[in-house]
Amino acid sequence: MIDPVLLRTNPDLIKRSQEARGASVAAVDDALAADAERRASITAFEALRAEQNQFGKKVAAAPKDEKKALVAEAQTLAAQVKAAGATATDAEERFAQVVRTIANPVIEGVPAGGEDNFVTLRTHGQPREFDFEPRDHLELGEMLGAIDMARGAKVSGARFYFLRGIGARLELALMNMALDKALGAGFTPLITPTLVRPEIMDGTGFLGEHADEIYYLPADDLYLTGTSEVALAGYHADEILDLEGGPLRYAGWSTCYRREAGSGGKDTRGIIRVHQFNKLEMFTYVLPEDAEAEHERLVGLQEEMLQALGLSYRVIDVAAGDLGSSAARKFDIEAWVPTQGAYRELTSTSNCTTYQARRLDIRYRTESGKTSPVATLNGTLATTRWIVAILETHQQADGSVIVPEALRPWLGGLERLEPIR
RNA sequence: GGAGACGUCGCAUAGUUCGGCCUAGUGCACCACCCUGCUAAGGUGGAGUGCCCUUUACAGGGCACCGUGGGUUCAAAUCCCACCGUCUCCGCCA
Repeated sequence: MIDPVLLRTNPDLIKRSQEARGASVAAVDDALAADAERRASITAFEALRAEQNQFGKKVAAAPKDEKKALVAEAQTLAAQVKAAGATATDAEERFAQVVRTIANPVIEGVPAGGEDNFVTLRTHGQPREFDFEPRDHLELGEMLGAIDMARGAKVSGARFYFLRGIGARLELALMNMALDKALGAGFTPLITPTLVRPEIMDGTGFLGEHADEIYYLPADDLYLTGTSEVALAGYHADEILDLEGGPLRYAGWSTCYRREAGSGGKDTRGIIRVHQFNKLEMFTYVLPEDAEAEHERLVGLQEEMLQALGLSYRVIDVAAGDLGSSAARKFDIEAWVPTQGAYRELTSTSNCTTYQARRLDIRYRTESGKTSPVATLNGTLATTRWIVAILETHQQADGSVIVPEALRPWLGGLERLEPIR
């Protein structure tokens, strides 16, 4: 949720942000009007309610024979209070409804526009040149006995798969490597629930534009999370945090579930885009003034991982229109996928500033003793998809794959993945 | 799945019988000050969260909050309903 005080004091800033995102500018004026109406109706209600409270004391203190007349009088007052209360509640709901459609104001410098308007901040490494015809990750995965799409489809349907043998080990190795990276950087590991209540899913901002991307279990009124970010953000919901000793940093491991509703026909081959995968996610609760520095820190850790794995990549500053409602800025790192001749997203890190924390009611105590929302950030440190770039980048002519040195400790020192057929 | 108990201001508790004297009492912990010659005790005061109004600010006033949401009533921590959570026992599964 946006800051209602900012809405009142600087609506133009929010309008500029909406404009950059290609979102509704009119919503800002609607929200302002709804806010004025809300406050007026609250004031009216509270005045009546105060009167009723006073009257109630009079009734309680009155002698028996006078009570009956006083009660009759109080009844008309009670009716007025009830009506005013209903008006106030309606006005609050209208305001809440409008205000939740407004996205987090983007940070200064975020490129305006849509998906294609990103800015490349830097690139690392060169796309690998091959002196043979490179195989794509699925062909390699099948030769290695690592990926089984056909049986995935038999058991669960399209976009499901089995990781088998070295494939299964590769994923676990990646997760463990990422976990150790996070531990070294002071993160606390968490294995999170993947089913969450509606208010948590809503609080993280995923029930808006992403609603049809999410698996829902009506019998239990629970949502399957598409990232452990949801549980990690909910972890401290309704709490006042002590950030005196620095940010709270968590590394969450979980399986992620996505319906991929809008992506029919896209990336249908292999494990690029699937309904279920694993991810190690970083999540930080930090003072708002430190959020941008923390964001750089997260993207730095991601780059260290990708570099250690010998991947070529670019870091992009995602354009405003492609941010999602909670993020004020987002850096994606895209690794080179040889057989696609393209950079594909392997990580994403978002600075949600105070937007998510405000919805989930996560605060800290300021020096003056007041409470104020914290900032939250998240970022990927490893996912199943990384296997795609690793296999394709390090493949050899015979179909074997050289294991990046940094990954070997988690594979018992294994240096090369050999085809089994 | 069945039966039952419980959920109160940081923690622990009182209050729910019988609705109004609860702007929720007490203890511990906490903060400030006072007193005291001794690693402590005593005294006084303060202290929760959200929102609304007035104000440049300091501050002041008001409303709401007793797990959550509804309901009854002039009036709800207290009565009724639903939900959530915790605990105990039984059953079932591993």
